[in-house]
Amino acid sequence: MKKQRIIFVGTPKFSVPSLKALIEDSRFEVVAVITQPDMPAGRSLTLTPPPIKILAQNYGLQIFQPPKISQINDQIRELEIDALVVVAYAQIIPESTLALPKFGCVNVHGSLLPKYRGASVLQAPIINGDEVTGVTIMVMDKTLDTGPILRQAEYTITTTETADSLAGVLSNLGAKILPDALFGYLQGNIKPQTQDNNLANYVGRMEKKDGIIDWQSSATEIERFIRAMTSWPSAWTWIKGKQLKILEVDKTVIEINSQKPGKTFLYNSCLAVQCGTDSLLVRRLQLEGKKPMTSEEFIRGYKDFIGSVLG
RNA sequence: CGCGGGGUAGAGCAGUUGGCAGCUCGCCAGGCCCAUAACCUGGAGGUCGUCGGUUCGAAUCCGACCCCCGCAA
Repeated sequence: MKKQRIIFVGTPKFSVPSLKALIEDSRFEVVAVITQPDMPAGRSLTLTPPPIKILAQNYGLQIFQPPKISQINDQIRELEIDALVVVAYAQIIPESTLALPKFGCVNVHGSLLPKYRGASVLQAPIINGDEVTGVTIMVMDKTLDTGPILRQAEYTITTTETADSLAGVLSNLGAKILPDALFGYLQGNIKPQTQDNNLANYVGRMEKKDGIIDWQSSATEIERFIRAMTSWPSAWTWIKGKQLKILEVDKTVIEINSQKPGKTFLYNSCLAVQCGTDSLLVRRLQLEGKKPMTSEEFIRGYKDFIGSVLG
């Protein structure tokens, strides 16, 4: 049987399992991989290839790294592909490119559409305290994350879930259901289901400043927020002009409301912070320029920390 | 040469007009106690990141290098 010709489009670690799944599936032939150009990264700003490029190189696949994907529309057209598969490319695919493959473009989305559309779909369910999230395989259309759905898989969010752990779980879950969903679609066996736009929310791209903790929020909300911001951008606050990351707090809030929000105090010899409602016990934190450490270690070295107000 | 913080006891930190190396915790021993992660007493544990320079004398001043971290991506 003739293999389905596809081009894979993706960039970060999240897309790696999906590309691997397609490469190892004999029903498909990955004829090329499109990813972002190498970007300066790390403290020396060394030019670093995206994870997808490294994987593609290991398999000897043809690689394109255009600044804008539409710049290689001609090359894509010449490859005469059945479908383009997009997983976390970090760039909007313009209509001109979407129109090129015979059967269009299929996307692996890291949440259950239509609830969360946009960039920070891993963080949103954790922040909101959702019980379930998942992945969606969908056919792309001209607007972001609005195309008809092929398949979905659910995942129950744990009480210690972080955006990082979700990324690991969902990238594998997506890779697991992608091949069958894609093949079924290309064979005409799966009919794309239109999304209900009334249930949709758009969540924008996360920035460093989005990790700033609002101590007016309730302890419950902040605890979820901290997990959602892990490991980037991290939930953080200000202390004497320096950034202080709150890496981990006890998930059990304590019902103390006698302090000013953001104020630190000791509770059973543990570092606690007053929130808008109730208080949190801090487990691990990191001052800028320093390594992550437990709150016990931190307090030992920074004597006047207790009693100060964060934020 | 992207910007910035830092490397001092097992851990977290203090320590610059250069002059015997400190604090909190941990650890070991002993004591108190019905008992204890509490308390008391005593103790071990450091080539102050590395190399070189200045000096009678350097954790501290100068130079080079190594390593860690934040920002940025």
